[in-house]
Amino acid sequence: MARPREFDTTEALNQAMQVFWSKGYEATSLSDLIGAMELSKSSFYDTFGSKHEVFLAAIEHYKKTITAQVSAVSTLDSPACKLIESLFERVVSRMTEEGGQRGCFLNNCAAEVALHDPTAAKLIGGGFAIVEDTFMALVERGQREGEIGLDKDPRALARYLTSSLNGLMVVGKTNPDLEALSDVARTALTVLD
Amino acid sequence: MARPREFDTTEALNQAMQVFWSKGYEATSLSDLIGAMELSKSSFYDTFGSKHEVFLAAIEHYKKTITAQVSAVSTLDSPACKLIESLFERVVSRMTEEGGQRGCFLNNCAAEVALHDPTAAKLIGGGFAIVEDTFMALVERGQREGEIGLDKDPRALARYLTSSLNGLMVVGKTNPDLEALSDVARTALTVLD
DNA sequence: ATTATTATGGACTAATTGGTCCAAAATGTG
DNA sequence: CACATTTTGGACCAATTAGTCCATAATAAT
Repeated sequence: MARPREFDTTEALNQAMQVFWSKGYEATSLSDLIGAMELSKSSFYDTFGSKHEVFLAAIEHYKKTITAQVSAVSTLDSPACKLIESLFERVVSRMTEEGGQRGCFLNNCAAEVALHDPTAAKLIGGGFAIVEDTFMALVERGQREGEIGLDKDPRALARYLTSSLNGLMVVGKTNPDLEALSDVARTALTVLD
Repeated sequence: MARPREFDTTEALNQAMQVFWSKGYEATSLSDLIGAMELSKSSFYDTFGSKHEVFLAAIEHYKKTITAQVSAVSTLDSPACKLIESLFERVVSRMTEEGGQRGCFLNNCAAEVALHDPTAAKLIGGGFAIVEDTFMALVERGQREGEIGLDKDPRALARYLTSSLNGLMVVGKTNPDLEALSDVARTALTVLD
């Protein structure tokens, strides 16, 4: 009753995540899922339990991917401000490119399910915390290296940057305009000066 | 086949909006809607056509309410910066109060349906534009009255403020913490100095 | 009171939902 | 080859979905 030995659970979760990301939780049907994950209905329920459990697992999977990405960025030894800047730039360019309007998976999930799904809400909040912590580490590094004033509160700044990045992706969903989003990013980053 | 003479269409749309706001589009069923709107299924379809049409109408209704609110604020003759500030404060306190985690209706809609519902996306974008225009008018007033430096681009600032406000509401959904959101708001508003 | 209009309950679709179950097929393993 | 373990397709389920339709009921106008 278990999955076949060569079956890649991680890849299946990745596919599930993609579907949830594109269609949202409610709009994703079981057939969508088993289609994308390439397994039978029986195996689906056997391995993952239920649609909701796969959803939660997909959120966790997303968190793993951003953790990886984000730690890759922050280990670079460019100046901290440059790294923060390039993070914003990356988001702007992704949002404005063809078909890049899915935004942030956590963000979408927060909007759709947070209010009625406390379990998911907790996972999502944890995801935001990862981003926030990364920003905070970068800010502190920037302070140590003299780029960012010591008068600034790193935690507050990190919270602000996390929020800003999310705002960018929300407005980008309905108005993926390079100039508009660049305005937002540029202005947002002035607080670092 | 039309609605009864005393029937309040606006109020019905308001109720529909509340349901969509709380549950999201997909998770809202027809019975939810006719329950909240207090009309029969037949009248529902007769008057409004379909679930989707009511959804679009609900978005329009929301835009009307924010237009009203926002124009009420900006006609006050307090200093422009104070008005912007109090707008952010209001959002922070709403997000942190018991049961205030619904966030912004447009924001939620953008996240859930924008990608697959271009019609809705356009309406939502229009809603963001209302907010943006209000902010821009306030910024320009602030510049005229000498509170805000003339070196700043009002459009860019307005875009930024709109985005910031949305970011605030996204992260507030999973972490409705007064201190955290105040950090965000306070930091965001430093760009006005 | 009669008539015309308007609204409603509820029966009715057809499709889809998430989920269960099992007999058959595929896959090791000895 | 035989045996046990896995995996699967697909039948099946009950509930729910959005949406249609009509005969009845309420209302308004004359």
